[in-house]
Amino acid sequence: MKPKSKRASGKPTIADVARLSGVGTTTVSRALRNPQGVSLTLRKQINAAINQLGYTLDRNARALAAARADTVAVLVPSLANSVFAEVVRGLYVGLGESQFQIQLGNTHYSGIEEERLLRVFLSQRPSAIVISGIDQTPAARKMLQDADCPVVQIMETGPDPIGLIVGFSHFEGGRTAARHLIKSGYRRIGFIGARMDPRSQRRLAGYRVEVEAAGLYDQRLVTTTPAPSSVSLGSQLIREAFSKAPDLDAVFCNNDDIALGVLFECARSGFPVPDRIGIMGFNDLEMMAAAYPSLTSIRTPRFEIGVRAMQVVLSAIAGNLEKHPVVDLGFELRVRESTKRND
Amino acid sequence: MKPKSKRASGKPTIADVARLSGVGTTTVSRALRNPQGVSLTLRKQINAAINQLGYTLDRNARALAAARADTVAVLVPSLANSVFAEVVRGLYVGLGESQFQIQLGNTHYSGIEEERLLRVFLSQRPSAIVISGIDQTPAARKMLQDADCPVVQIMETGPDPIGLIVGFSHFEGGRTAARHLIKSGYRRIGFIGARMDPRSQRRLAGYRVEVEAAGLYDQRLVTTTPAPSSVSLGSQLIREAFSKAPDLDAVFCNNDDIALGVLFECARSGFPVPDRIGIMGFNDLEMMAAAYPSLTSIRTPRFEIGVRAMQVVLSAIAGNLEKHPVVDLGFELRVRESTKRND
DNA sequence: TTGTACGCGTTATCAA
DNA sequence: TTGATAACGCGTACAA
Repeated sequence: MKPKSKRASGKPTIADVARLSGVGTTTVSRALRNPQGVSLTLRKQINAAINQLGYTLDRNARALAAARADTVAVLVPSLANSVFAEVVRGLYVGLGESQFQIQLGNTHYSGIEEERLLRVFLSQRPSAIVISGIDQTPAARKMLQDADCPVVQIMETGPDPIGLIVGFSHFEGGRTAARHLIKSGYRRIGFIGARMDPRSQRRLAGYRVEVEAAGLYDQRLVTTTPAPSSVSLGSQLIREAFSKAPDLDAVFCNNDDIALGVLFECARSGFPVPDRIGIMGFNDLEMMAAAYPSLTSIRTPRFEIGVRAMQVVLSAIAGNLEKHPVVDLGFELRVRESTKRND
Repeated sequence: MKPKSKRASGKPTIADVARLSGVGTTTVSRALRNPQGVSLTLRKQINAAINQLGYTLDRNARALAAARADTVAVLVPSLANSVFAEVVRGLYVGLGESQFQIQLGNTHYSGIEEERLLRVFLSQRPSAIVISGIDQTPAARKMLQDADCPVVQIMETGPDPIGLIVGFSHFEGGRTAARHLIKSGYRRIGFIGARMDPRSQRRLAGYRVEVEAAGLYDQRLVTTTPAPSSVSLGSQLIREAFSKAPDLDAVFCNNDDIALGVLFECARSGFPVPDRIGIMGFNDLEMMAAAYPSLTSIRTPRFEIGVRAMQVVLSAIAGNLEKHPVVDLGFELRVRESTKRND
């Protein structure tokens, strides 16, 4: 069969559809983007022509003409970390039936890489940008300020948002965790952390403030590493912690993977949980409730942050300006067996 | 400060750069894409002009003119599932310093959604497509065949690849698992599975073939659900399994989350592992080795699949045609405490 | 090695 | 409600 159009590319264009359906290109374009703006009769003719020709829209041409891609750029520090996987899931859910597409970028916890990705993404003229955290490099911050589209920072709250911000306070999360352990009667309360990105640092700061206030702070109780967190790393770090402070009687873990590793190691070493040692994590991944003994954690609104951030994005794209640029979604202490002493 | 260019958009274009640096637009374009093709002198002038103007490339215009976006479309069934998170990580690593960008799509294990996303992605004229599994709908398969770019299926091997394929045999994985449990002396060997996507089905089929060959098959030993897998679901399913077959003495779990849930439930119920019941999972996530007791699993080359798939993609884009369209990366049995009987 | 002229497929403007 | 026409910013012959 011969090509129906004379175009070089072979693919039918909006002009072919217009010709076949006997209307102008503008009308076809309109029928595609805003069907209500075109009479039912023409719409039918146009749709018939589209089907007959097998026409598909070229989004690159659209983006060029509209000076804007139907894209929301999303920058997260990790995809392997299930915390961010859930944020991303929330973002997709928040998208709903909207026409926008998510352009995902993984910064690998690197400010430099974030900057590079931002440059690439910006060159696509996205309709909005969602970026994780509040610790962008000065250059990245400037790019975001100059970007002529809405910018939403997520995962944290902070005093100086670039545009909008949806998250919660990691500092307060750390305080709440420490307070819980103190109230539960533990006295030698350690902190174990891997990765130690800015958010982990703030959780540690919260822990420290609270433990110091109780007169219980001891630097030997804190064990951290910049290495990426994992379950086996948790096992390793608790051993380290015990060697520095043999009388350790509770640990607040940076995140749930670490906490799980601690739990396994305690089981292996015959350290009863929660009586010999209390364990709690951070984020409250699904497994925490299923573990034996079940693990105390701080539930963070990861999914909700995604959903809400995307709602805020869509609203901003639509031109609505939010009254409250900072949305604090909070967190929740989930007390379970691993910190319930029986004494 | 007044705009340096007369363009409507305000943003400087390649023409502005050309004017300021006293060269033609072609030369600027060339300096951007293939610096070696331009003399050092001009390159310096051009770079100076770019910096002075704050010029940034418009990728939409580039994609339109080139009739192709520098994009690799990637379709996975889930991002929350850490198996696919690792595949995606591998894809990024395989990308290396290349100019291409990954456009990620989440099909949520739905063929319909896969079809929809494919249509959207195709309208962006990607340079290549990476898609999970071999069970596309007929319509999706046709779109892939008609796409004028390389197509790589991942995660499985199969007899009838659309283009190239990088994966391993889930059927053989299931057989290997069952064989290991039989050899380890277990006799009432169950299968526990959640989600039961096509790959899980094939693992189950492999298990069944092997267990039947040993004369040990019993339909009451198989417990599955279409629900998404999770640790707590593992705990729930093993209870179900025991109620159907109280003499169950080993389980091959569909995946590692389920296996972990089984482990916790056995600990809670006081069922010694591996003596009363053997447990093994599938995929060999990092936590399996750290668990107590450590958990036997089948290590699948998730990360490697990603890396290799992207290598194959880049090679195909460069015009090299592979000799072997099917790349089988295999898998590996990892025997640990949870299936080492002490009798 | 460098430059000119044109085309890519769509949308925005403005008039009808 | 509809349509003609001019951008949109870059790549690619082809020529120099």
